[in-house]
Amino acid sequence: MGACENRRHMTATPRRIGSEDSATRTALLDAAEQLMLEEGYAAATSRRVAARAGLKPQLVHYYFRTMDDLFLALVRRGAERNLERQARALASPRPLRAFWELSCDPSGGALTMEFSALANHRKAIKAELSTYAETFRRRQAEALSAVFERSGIDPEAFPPDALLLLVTSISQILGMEERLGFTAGHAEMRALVERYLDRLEGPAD
Amino acid sequence: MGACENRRHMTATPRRIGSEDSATRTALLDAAEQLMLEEGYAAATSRRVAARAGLKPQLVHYYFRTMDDLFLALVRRGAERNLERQARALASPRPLRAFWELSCDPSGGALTMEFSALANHRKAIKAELSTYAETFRRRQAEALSAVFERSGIDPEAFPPDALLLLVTSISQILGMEERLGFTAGHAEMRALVERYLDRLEGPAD
DNA sequence: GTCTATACTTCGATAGAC
DNA sequence: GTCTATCGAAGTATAGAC
Repeated sequence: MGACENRRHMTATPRRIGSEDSATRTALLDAAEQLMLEEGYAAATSRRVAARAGLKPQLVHYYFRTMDDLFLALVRRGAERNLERQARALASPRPLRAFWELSCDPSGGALTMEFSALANHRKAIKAELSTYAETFRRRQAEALSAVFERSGIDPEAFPPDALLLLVTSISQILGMEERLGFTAGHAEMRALVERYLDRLEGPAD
Repeated sequence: MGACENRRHMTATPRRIGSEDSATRTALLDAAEQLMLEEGYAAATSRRVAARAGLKPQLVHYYFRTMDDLFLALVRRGAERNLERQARALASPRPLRAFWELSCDPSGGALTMEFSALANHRKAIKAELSTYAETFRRRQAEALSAVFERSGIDPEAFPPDALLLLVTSISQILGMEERLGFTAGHAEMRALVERYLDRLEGPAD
């Protein structure tokens, strides 16, 4: 993934950059992720990320030239991981239920929310997030079409994209509100979703 | 970021503080709100807020002792405004539709999201947000119960709290995704909501 | 690959003059 | 009520030694 092979010939002082498979680099990404989850994206500064990883702040700039690059790498790592998890969920015997449970995973939702907030004022992040969102949704839609076909459901009656949007909306907001310590109507909502999933795919194990 | 948190009741020298109905104070709140909407909460620093309002940074600390106090004042002002807007919507002839349209208002959603992100690492904000959320939801539920009674709908069939959560979820996520420039399934979702509202309250004007 | 040292910017916050 | 002046802490980022 050599992004800038020919930098060597650009300036008088070609900055060095750490390799992508370094354990130190991974430790920095892990530390940044933890900080974002615990205290929000504003807490993921070069000094604090390094401190959390037990390293010197300058290493952040050695492995990621700028903080923006670090955030981008974090988005990509998280998205690729979740694409794999989503693929496994959608390939399971009850794809809709598995997708619902994956969407409800609190750790994923919290990070997504932080990145969405970050995207408001970092356009590189915004671009990365929305292209990934498209990929996620497209693969979901493909899987859902297959489910509809197997179940003999008419896609006209409930457009697959709308159903996916609905599931995503509910799980995201449940997560957000619970993080704020606010749970009015949550139990009823979850029960409603369960009933609907039962109707489509049969009861859970 | 915030080095000294809870000094409020410590010292013998009571710092001066500006009055709540000052035009300057309002200008600072407006500037902070603009910055949060345009560039995210991290952009609302004392210096930048003051610059946007054409004032000196020290005035921020004169009117709001700390940045936390400024954010809290901003949450309160926004929440009180929206409580009034919500009251008007819920008192209209078609309360559900009016509530849906209010929830879809893009300006409100963006600010709410910034504050939710802020709440992750400012516990005073988190507390304020969740008590306000409770108030909003309670008043919604009261209005919805009245609608159900008038329409002869059985609240057991669709718990009011869950329905409110559903409307909130959909409108929030639609807004979030649109801000990211991502709109797959949005038109279908809106059409679906419209159909449902028609069934409950009759078609729009 | 990691370190020391450092440059420069911006942050929140306060004291005290006017 | 607003100003000048200032503090110390923390931020991003770079150069160069080891």
